[in-house]
Amino acid sequence: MNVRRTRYYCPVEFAVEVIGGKWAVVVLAHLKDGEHRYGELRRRMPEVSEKVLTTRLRELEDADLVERTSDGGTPPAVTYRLTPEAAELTPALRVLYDWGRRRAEHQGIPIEPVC
Amino acid sequence: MNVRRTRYYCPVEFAVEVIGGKWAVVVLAHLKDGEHRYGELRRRMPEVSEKVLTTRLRELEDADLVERTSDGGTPPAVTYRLTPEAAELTPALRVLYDWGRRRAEHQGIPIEPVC
DNA sequence: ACGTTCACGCACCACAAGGTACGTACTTGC
DNA sequence: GCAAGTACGTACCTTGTGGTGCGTGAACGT
Repeated sequence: MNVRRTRYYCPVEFAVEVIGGKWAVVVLAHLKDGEHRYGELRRRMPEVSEKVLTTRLRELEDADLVERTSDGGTPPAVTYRLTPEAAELTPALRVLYDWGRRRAEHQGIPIEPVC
Repeated sequence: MNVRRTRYYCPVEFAVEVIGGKWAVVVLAHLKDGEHRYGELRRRMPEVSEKVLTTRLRELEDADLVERTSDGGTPPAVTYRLTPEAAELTPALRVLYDWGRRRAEHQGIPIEPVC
């Protein structure tokens, strides 16, 4: 994990920098329900490119938020899961999930329930 | 609020898009503790430029997450507060706050407690 | 042979986020 | 006069996020 600055003025500011941006949050939201294979994440997130998905997963791994395990086969079966530390964010992710569902419903935005 | 896409695959994805990025989250985190004047937000967030702070506040207002009131004087006294809908995100912001504090402490990153 | 699967990597690009450096206009105090 | 306060706006620039379009190599199925 590369700390961008050496001091912060707010723990939330630090937290969102550690976690990363939009797709990182969505990845964590999927993994909060249990471990996923790469392909499974890809299917659940059809709007992100493979390049970005891979990059964000690597960053989450580097930040010790995600554990990556591979069976070493060919093709490899790679599995991602939340670290215990990242799992502590689950309550926040649940709030976001419920809030987002209510908001989308209110605005008439359809959400496919594959999350 | 400008919806970027017409359908989503995950409520969390939609939520983080509505809320916006890093500085928007930090603004919400400050406002969860009560209304703030513009200058107060600026002092609590010394690492963000006025331009970006103003822009993000406008976006949060447009997304109906923040209410802006002005006394119309010169110079104006402008106050920002969370909308009831945004206030529902408070539990998530609290989780982020505590998580960020613990993580920073663990990594030896100093955080000035002005948040 | 080709196509599909798996989980990536590389080259290149567009645009949003975020920054700097000014500016606005009024009021108050030195 | 200038400086400071208030809360912004404008022009221009840099960097990060996210994208497209390829490619890898092994195994399996048609």
